Amino acid sequence: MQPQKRITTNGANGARMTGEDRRLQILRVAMRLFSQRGFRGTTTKEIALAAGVSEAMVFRHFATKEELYSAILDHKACVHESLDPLRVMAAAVAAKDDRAIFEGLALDALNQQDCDPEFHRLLLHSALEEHELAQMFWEKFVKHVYRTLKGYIRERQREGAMKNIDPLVVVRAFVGMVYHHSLNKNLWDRNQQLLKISNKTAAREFTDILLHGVAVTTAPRNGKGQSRANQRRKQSNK
Amino acid sequence: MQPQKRITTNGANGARMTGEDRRLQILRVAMRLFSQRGFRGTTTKEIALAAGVSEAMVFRHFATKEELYSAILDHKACVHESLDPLRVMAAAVAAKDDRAIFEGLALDALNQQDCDPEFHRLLLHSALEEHELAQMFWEKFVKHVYRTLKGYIRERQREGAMKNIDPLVVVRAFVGMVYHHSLNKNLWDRNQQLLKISNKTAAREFTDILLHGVAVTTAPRNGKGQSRANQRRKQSNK
DNA sequence: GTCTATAAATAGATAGAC
DNA sequence: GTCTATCTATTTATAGAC
Repeated sequence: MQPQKRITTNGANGARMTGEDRRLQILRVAMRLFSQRGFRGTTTKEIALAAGVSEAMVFRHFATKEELYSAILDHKACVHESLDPLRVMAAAVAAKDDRAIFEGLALDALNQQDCDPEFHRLLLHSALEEHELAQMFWEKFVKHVYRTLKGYIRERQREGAMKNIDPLVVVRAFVGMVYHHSLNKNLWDRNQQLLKISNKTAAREFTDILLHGVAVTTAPRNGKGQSRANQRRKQSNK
Repeated sequence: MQPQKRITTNGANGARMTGEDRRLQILRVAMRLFSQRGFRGTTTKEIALAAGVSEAMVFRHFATKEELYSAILDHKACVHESLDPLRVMAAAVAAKDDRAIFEGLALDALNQQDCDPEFHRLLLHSALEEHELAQMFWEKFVKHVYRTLKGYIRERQREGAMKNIDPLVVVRAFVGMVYHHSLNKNLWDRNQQLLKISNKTAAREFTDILLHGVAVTTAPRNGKGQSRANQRRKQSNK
């Protein structure tokens, strides 16, 4: 796409790069291109050009294009799996400070995606292309987050601190707000953002909506249907 | 991918299809494949094979692959733009029945995506590939929804029926819950769904969370930080 | 309208010189 | 380790027979 000239990129001191450095460099460049254009949409020639090496070099470091792709996804997935969202919030969990927990989780997730938007796109691409590693990430990371949060919410419900909604619905609602906000920033708005707020503010507001609700709780004026849901609601825990 | 044999597909009566019918058939097949594999990931050969025609026929109906892609996105975008979400809910809007409005919108959106998951994927693919028509859809459809909902929420806030949160945050939160739920069903869970609930239930629960909140409002037991946000909150309307 | 056959361009991958 | 040159398979697109 870009009329990008091939630049022979050497190490910082101008010397030839070592094999390992070169490998990492190719990996990084490929990561960027794959996240922009997807697997099929990126040619090995483009990768070589952008990395400032010949195409043959790419194939010296990675036997096939598929192997290069897998190496990237593996690498990324590992990094993301390693950070357990609730472990970081251990203090807040112990104190049952719901606000601190959800606000902290949201802020972490938003910051994470901001400093690594590539991964978000890479994951979407590979999910759409139904690459097995996307499924792996889902199994290992997403399911874990859901399970952990579900457990915590159920506990709070038993203690009478939260309404008896299906905990999974609560998790999905919250993750939905946060993730969708990231997705929008990353995928659509980009330059002309529809909603410009800091991650801190977003995390606070989303948490507030989840925990407290939009409705004025002291004297709900829009009576219509406001209470119907509670009458209809059934206990969905087992 | 599939070892799909080419089948010469004729019209219902066994006769040769007309040009227009054939064109539509190719369009539909291409739509499915593009939504599964993206633009670059789909070959004209695959399209021809799946449609049961020769590759040359595809190029008779559509001069280039790009033209075929555009025809699909155009077609789809038109359909989706045509349905104005708030027009359908006119009665509920007039009655200021917040629950009916949001629940109705959510249900519509969820059902819409269920009976046309292809479009969702197609849109994601073209957004990732930064196709101009994805941007067009965004401008015409999404922005419109945001603007309309924002206006309604602001009105309700002025009337004292809702808390003074930035209306756009409220919209994003709600759209996030609904859209993300659809995305998960479509992209990840598929078979082994993490959260199996009917669209009706989902719409009701999300609306309930948005309007009422998860926290027990009569006597909030998790006091920590629950009120901090309100003290800190500033009027964000202009 | 539909086909077979094929041209033209581009993709991934390799050989061998330096 | 890196390059140029090249090979092969695939992909888009066209020609011309039926």
